[in-house]
Amino acid sequence: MSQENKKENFFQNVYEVVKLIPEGRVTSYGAIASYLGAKGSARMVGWALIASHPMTQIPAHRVVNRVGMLTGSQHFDAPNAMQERLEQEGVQVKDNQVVEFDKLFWDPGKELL
DNA sequence: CCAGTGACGGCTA
DNA sequence: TTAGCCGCCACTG
Repeated sequence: MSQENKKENFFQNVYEVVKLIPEGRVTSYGAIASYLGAKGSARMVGWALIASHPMTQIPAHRVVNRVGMLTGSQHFDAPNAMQERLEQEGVQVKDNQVVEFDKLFWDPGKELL
């Protein structure tokens, strides 16, 4: 098994988890990273989401940082696409920040376990 | 090959 | 409590 293959596996893992996020719910990069065993490497999760751009099936808009801030909104087609999408699903967003993030937080290592 | 950057997170002052 | 620094890992210049 080459290391390149392992990297691909990690990316696929991220996509699988993100696709499992229920509507109206959100999670953080660190939570996904920890669930995948890449604890501490939340940046890799973010990089995987960037690579998920061509994959519109991936609800990357449901993934935010640990404070619930839509830091990745700038990477979408439009700077407000992420916020619009979240509000469309019932997630209230204020100033690029998820409202009641603590209640809407979805932990893969807890819900999927 | 070396240095800088980035959809982050945790620790220390 | 709030603000700032360092650490992870991969990619670009």
